[in-house]
Amino acid sequence: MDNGTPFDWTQARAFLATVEAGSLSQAAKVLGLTQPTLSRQVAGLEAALGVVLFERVGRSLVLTETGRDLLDHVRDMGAAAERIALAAAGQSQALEGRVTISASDAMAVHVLTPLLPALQEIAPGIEVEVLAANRISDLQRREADIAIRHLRPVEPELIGRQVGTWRARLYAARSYLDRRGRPETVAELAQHAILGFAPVDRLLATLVAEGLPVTRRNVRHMTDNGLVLAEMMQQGLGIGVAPEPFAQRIPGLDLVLPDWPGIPVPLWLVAHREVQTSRRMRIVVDFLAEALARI
Amino acid sequence: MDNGTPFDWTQARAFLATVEAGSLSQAAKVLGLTQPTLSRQVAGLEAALGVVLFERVGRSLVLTETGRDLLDHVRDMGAAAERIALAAAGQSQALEGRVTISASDAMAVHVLTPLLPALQEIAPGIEVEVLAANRISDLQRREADIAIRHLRPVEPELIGRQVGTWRARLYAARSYLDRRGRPETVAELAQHAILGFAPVDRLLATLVAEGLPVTRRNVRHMTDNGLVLAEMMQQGLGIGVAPEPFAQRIPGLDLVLPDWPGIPVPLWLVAHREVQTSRRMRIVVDFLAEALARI
DNA sequence: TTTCTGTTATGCATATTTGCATGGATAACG
DNA sequence: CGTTATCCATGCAAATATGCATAACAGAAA
Repeated sequence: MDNGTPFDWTQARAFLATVEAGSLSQAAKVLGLTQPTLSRQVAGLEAALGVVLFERVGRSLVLTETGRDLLDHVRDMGAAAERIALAAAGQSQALEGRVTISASDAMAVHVLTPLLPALQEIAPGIEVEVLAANRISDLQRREADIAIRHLRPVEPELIGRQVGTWRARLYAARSYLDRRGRPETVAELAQHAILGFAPVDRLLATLVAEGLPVTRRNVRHMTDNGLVLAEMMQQGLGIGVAPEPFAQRIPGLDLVLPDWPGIPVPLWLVAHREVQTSRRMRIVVDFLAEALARI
Repeated sequence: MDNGTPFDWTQARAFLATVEAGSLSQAAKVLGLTQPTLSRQVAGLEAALGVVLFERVGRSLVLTETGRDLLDHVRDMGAAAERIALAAAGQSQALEGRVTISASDAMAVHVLTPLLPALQEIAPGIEVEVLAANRISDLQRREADIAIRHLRPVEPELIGRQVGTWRARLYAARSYLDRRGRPETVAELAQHAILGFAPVDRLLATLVAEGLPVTRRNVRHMTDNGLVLAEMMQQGLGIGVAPEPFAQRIPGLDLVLPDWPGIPVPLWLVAHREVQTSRRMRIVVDFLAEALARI
């Protein structure tokens, strides 16, 4: 019913989480609550607003027309809440606290993690969470505070600084080269197995643009995971494209076609504009910038 | 501290209310909570975000720089919450529930309240709250659901329908007219005491535009309250300007200068676009529109 | 059909939050 | 300079919300 008292904002968050997660149970996991609690909070919101938000059909909930109408505004509320958290993170001048860094899996394993002891030394109060994901994390929604990427960020809210440029070159295991021969010219690559890093089409386009005579037929094995790619190379499944710093850390790989210049891979350190003002974030960003430039 | 868990939205509302009310104590009244609760919720938000929002200086709180930075986003959250309540009110198809109607004090006493029995008859489940205030209620923030005004609403979100035009004319108590004489021409008004309805300047401007020879010197008594104005007229303090339907309900008043045509006072019924879709609101609006047109 | 998985709703013991009462402190005022 | 009014913080009992366990149910798979 509609009494004078406005509704409980916690219930609005419960509603939003339920819609976004698709069910009360999953929303409960996201929010760190339990399904009965969410059930009651959503029911409470319905009572407070005097409307029916979900149709309880069978095993799951489906939004009613009314629920859909309200959803836009609830999303606005959620977006504002995210901005609050983001701005607060930027304002926080405490040196203790968590910093989440996202990077590709290979980057996380081969570069980021080895740097953590030194960071721990500099700032013992900072807890670091490493988010190893190849998809680009959403810094705006604060899935991560800082990201290591290979592209300049396009969003105006994100600040990026280029901290270096790596070169991706061709590598293969000795076992593969012994079996299939060691290519001496770029043209010979047409006869070789290329290990693909997803998305394959983009990889091929890049290689062709660099003058390598490879097509989709050269690609027998592919993956979206840099560590799997490394393992494929070690297993002698073909010739892979990898940035030098990665390849040097993988034992048993030989550089193929040393005269080929390779593909430049820019290295960007990206953070949301708001969080840049945080002392904690600054320390981590500065540390990473310096460390990555030295690699 | 900055742990992974996002903050409690209830705490954000506590913060917003505290800023808008100016103190924890007053915010508690607004939210229907107590000061200690607000105190702890705000402290909890500060802890959750890892920032200091208020400087506890002396007896009161002042926003810190950080607090001011976050405030914009918190206001956004609050605005979204208001839109949720508004849209929900519009979606509610229940015939039970509260409808808040705002009107000027005189309108509330002389027109609105006498209509309530008939409305009760038509829709027994509807609770009506009458907001008698001369300042224009903020329908966007849902201080009221429906407003009776004398102006067409300019905000595009508000829908208004003109339900009639009253004429405001000159009235005075017999005691006054016996003492000071009964003016027969407009020109004689210059020698009479005019009772002012605040803001006086606007009233005078209107009267002068209608050809009445009155200045600020004619106004000895003034008020911002229509009921007080009526009492002034009854006490014989001067000649007042009042809409016919009001004056007719006030005993002991005589119409002055019956030939003067009076000032047209348009009558508007205004509601927010969103709430117009509510069955409950529609019933009340339709009832009022018909009843007001008949007066 | 039966089983299994994933869903929401409800009873009950437990945690947490809230309100009341109080203390301490500050600014305004006579 | 004392008095008063107003404000915020904290201890403690009561009210409230939460989590656990469980029931009921629907759909997919065996």
